[in-house]
Amino acid sequence: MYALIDCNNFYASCERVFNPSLNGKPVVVLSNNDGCVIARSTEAKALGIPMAEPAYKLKELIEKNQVTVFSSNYVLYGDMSHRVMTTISEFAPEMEIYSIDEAFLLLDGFQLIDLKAYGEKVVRTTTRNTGIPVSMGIAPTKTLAKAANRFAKKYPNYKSVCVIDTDEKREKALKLLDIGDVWGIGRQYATKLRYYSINTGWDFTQRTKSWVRHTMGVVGERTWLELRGTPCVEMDRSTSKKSICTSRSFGERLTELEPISEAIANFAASCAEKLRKQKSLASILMIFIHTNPHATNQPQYSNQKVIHLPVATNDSTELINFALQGLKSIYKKGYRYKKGGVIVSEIVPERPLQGNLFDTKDREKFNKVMTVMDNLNASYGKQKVKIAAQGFDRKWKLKNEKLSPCYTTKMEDVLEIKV
DNA sequence: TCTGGGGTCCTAGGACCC
DNA sequence: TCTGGGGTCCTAGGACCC
Repeated sequence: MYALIDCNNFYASCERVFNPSLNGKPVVVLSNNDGCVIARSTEAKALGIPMAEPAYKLKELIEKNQVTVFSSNYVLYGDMSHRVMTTISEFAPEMEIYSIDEAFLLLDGFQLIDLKAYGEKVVRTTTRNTGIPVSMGIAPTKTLAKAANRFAKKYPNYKSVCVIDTDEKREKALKLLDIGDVWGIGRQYATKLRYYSINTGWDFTQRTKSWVRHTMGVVGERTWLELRGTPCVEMDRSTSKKSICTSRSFGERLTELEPISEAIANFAASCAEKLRKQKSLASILMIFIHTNPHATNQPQYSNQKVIHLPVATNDSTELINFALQGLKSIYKKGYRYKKGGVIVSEIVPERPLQGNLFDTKDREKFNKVMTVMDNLNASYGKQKVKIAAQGFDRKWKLKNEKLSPCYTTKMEDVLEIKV
């Protein structure tokens, strides 16, 4: 059996842990740059505030109903997530962290255990230890566990835990599960399936395997099998990412090469840090910039540059260098740039290092510099030491006017974000 | 004025190899 | 009439997830 544990309204719940006066009141959290709504408390949902709605469209509704609004505070959410995951990991031999607020547990050897009682204990303990309310779905496949989790959240009678462990329960659940709410079926497929009168998870399972394969490929076939109780999506045991991206909308539109360079240098440095953290190297770097696609009355430009690195690396100076070269090759004057980013891929473990015969760089030496820099920043706060190209102007920095304090981490982190 | 950021996997088609 | 067969790699795009 698999369990899926999911934090309820995660970001909104994190904010409330440190603002208990907001319990029972509508709270929303905005995306970076205070752009869209990305989390809503139950009360905010009840007001009809939709997910992913641009904040400026909601101004009236927010004022009228005294909704408390927060900028997203990923330092806080990341730390709270870590607390939740640590608590959950005590309850099963194997855990897969699926997202910042979700984890799968593999319940091998639980044949004799009362799963409902077990689930309730996990939920109770996690909420007590962290202050974050969670829900749990338990079923023979991940896709069914996802469905069970939905029901655990939706119907208070389940007391936050729903178990699908018989065919009768499976049938009953799938008949109530909207096709668009099935894990793995997004908007495109939902529309297509509805056209064929498939409106629930159950309808979908009644089609033939070959029809599903033909209409939706192997991915759809896996979903079909999973809904019928045959597990095909295994626990993901990989420890390192296959690609790493740092990208941002700029706080204000940028037109000149210089501030954009500064931003790109910071994105590259961030990718390098993430690589070092997971002890790996990247062989490919991609940089991109584009104007605001929503501003249809303005000239549009979007471009990217892929750079094959001579030797796989996680060195900030090297990645910044290549990223800035790439930027120069695609930057064009006369546009108002809105967003840029750096993506590294073709990621390999740090050791053993595959060298290049013609490599002239003293990698050992640069490695030591990076280690010292990481250590200093770990002790004294983020970005205390950085590469000069990252600059100090920060014209590109995001807007986040409603940021909460980083209650659980160092003050430096707060300062870093407020600069 | 104003619309996020970070991932994964699969497929089709083209270029190229023998 | 009639023009092989088998493979790899790369890229772009599309679908999905949170």
